[in-house]
Amino acid sequence: MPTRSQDRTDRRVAVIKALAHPSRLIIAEALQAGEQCVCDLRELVGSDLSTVSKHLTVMREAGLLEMEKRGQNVYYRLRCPCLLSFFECVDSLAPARKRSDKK
Amino acid sequence: MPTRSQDRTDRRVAVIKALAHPSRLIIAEALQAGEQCVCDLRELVGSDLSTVSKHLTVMREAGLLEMEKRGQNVYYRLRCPCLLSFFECVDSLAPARKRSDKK
DNA sequence: ATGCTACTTGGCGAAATGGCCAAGTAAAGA
DNA sequence: TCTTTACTTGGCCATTTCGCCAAGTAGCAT
Repeated sequence: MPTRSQDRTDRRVAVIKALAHPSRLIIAEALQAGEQCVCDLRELVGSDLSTVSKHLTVMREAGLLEMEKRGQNVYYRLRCPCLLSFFECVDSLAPARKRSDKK
Repeated sequence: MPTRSQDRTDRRVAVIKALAHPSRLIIAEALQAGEQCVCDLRELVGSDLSTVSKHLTVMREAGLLEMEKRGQNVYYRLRCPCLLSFFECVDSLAPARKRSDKK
């Protein structure tokens, strides 16, 4: 059975992994200034739209981002305004993902 | 040619990746309390000594750790006492790795 | 309805990562 | 000297991650 501290470590690792990619880090940095739609982020990172969408899913499932659909656009924003006080943030994110078990 | 901000992003990603693994995160957390030798860390994470050694190499090359050999032991410690103010730290690590190009 | 725009999801090959074992190195001890 | 302890490094295989293309969904416009 997983211990309490393993849970905490796994949660931290999920968040850190969600930042551990150049495109995803650039997205996170961009979103510090405020929400953006996927097509703007696509232009920013320069990858295929499907690739960007998958990066955003990873970040959202880690608890880093939340999304909102308005009109035909989907806007993403940081759930955590911290990044600078990173680990405090990681611990505060607690439960944010649900969609299936992902593991 | 890589831009200045690409360099910064790559450096940040290297540090974040170096923390984006359960064993490495556990090591980083343990080292916040002070330096430890490889065999102690091996016992802590429970993997093969060679595996732990490789994890430590990744962390050291990212600039997170420094090592010192004393007697038959090799001691590792955090170069960055922050982790809590994570990104400030990332930017302050600047040049720490050299050994070949690693990419 | 049809079409367009803005996505998400599935699939698949390519590349990176992680783990162990085995072999090599270096220092301390007998 | 030879042995032991404490690593590091190389190699290889299994798993994960990444990126594209292709196909599917949803809302707006005509």
